[in-house]
Amino acid sequence: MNFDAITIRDIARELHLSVSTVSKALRDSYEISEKTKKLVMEFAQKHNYRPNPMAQSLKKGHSKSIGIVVSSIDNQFFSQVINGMESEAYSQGYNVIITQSHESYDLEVQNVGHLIHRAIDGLLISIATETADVEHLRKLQQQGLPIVFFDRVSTEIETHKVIVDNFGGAYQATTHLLDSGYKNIAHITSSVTSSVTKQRLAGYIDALVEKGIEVKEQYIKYCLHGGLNLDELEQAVDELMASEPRPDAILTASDRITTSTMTLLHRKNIRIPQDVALVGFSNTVLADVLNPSLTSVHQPAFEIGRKATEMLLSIINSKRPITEFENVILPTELFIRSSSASKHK
Amino acid sequence: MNFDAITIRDIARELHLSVSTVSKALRDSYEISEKTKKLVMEFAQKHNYRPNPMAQSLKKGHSKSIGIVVSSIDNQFFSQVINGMESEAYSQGYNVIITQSHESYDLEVQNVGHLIHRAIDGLLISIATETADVEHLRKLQQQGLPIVFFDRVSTEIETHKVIVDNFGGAYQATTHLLDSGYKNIAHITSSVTSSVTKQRLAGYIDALVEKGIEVKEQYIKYCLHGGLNLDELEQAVDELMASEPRPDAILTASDRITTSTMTLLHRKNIRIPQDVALVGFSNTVLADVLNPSLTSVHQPAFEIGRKATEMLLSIINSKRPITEFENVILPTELFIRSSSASKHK
DNA sequence: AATTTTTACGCAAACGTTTGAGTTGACGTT
DNA sequence: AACGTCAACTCAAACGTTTGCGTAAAAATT
Repeated sequence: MNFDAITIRDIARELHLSVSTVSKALRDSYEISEKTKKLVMEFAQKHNYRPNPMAQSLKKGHSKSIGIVVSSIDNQFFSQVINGMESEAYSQGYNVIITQSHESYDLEVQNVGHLIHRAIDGLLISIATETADVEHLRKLQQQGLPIVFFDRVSTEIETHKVIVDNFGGAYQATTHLLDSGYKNIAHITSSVTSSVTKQRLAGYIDALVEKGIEVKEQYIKYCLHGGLNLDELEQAVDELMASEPRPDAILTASDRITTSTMTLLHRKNIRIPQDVALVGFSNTVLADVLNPSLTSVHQPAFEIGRKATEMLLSIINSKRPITEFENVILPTELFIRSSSASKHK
Repeated sequence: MNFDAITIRDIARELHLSVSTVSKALRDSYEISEKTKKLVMEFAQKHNYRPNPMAQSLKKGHSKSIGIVVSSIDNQFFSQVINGMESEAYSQGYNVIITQSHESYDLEVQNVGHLIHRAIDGLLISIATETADVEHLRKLQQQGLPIVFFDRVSTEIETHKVIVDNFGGAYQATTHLLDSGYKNIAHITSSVTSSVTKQRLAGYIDALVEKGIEVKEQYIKYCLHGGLNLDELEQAVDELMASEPRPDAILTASDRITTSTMTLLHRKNIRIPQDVALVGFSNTVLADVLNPSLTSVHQPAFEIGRKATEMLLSIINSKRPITEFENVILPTELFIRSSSASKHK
């Protein structure tokens, strides 16, 4: 499909110039006289000339597009992140190709392969909860593909990373629950292997320890599929509700887990916060109008995406190989609402 | 950036064959002996050969990618639609390039231009609420770019279209409100020019007329920016709440408008459904756990995306130009919840 | 006037494929 | 033995750019 079929050749023919002259004129080369440049530029303008991106890519060896891998686009947190990525990439003349891993290791590997095949200039990835082995990514990095991790990062690969203060967010949320009079606080989180899980778990534990509360193993539930699988999550909730003493609060560690847990509690007629309080990491814009309104740890999703993209493009555009890598940590924000209403009075 | 720098040339050199033989062998041409094919295939496999997509695109004149324009990715309805698109495109070896119009005409034009520049093979678009003039799209279509509309379609351009039964959805929702005892039903919708708006408005009006209820102009509020602009929406809500007689129910016509209206009513301490009932088009997975749970008109978003993509790819892959265009209308589903609880008893 | 320098442009190869048009040698046909 | 047929390759052009190098003519320097 060639629309506006006008090429550099056509211009050359019309203007009785050589292709190279036209090319150079368009790129404002010093080799070309002002007069000719003007002639060419105006002709190009008038005929709405656009260089063929495929030819340019082929010649220049880059595609001006970057790949994104997230678990699911249909998730407030990730769609906001992508929004930020798209915004930054776009403003720098790049476009983004999005793929979803649906938290599956196999899909992740497949997607990354597909993206590479598509000749992306760089990769933005939040690794799937299922993913434990990151060899596929390391290999690519060694071959020279710029990679920036966001959200779920790998400690085994050195590169720029953008995360939020997961520890702080969980710590703050847990402390808030404790201050509100809750004593038996459970934690539902994703896969054990995930960096995010570890950090949030540490924040949860630290807050408890600091207040002299015992950390109970049976209060900590892992969901390998990050709550995508509702059965998995339901089992976790059921087990929690059956444990002795029954938890009076739950801290949920991801957007999907938070909203799904809320839905499950509703279905089971477990009242929030009377039977069990709920605080969760979530970026839903509906937190205010949920029943009850949801106390949430909010992440600067747009900024995560924007920043990660900015960093990736800086690697891509860098002349020399990067050796110093940055680890950006953005703050979370705790929005206190009714789902964690104080137990006192 | 060239990873796995292995090209068809390298294979040819190693195997003492010509480039064309290798190329043909890889494409399983009848001109090549089985023995050679096997040799080449195995070598390619072993060295993880991947044809350079840019070279292929340049040569073949297509890019195996399709462009998508939605108002905002950060919207449950659209992210679900995109999910469906990505799924279908991916399974046919295409990838998608997503852009957002943020309901702005200018951005839409700019994005479409950018996509064309990127040499997409086809376009999936839901036009912005602001867009009244579709000349930019018609021109592209005339130049041979396959286009499929979804959600917000243009009546002025003939091509495949995928929409839902907007009339039926609105009719059903309005009838449900009437049956529940509500008499003064207002309607907040998007831009007047939009196809979706017109159809939903018609469904709303028909339901009223059928029950012999007067249609009041002041009960119908348009939001040019589709609720993206909160001030605009707030004004609409304020005006409705100030009108005489005050509406006892509102039908909202898009995901964004629905959720934002709910948020606004909360802020203004207007009780749902006691003060005013609310029924809205929405695809949020949180409808069940909202306060109150939200009666919603749900659209088969994933299927819309999947179907639209399937149709676009069929145009792209069609040998002959298409002259007969399909207009797929998918059903909506009304989920009755508490925000429209019956007034009786 | 002979020379070097500068200016402004053209030539041609290259990026990695695809593809129609040759080319070769082996074989079968008369 | 001379011919045509066929299988299995190779050649070379093409897709639309970019870019290093070459080269005229003009300008500047002797």
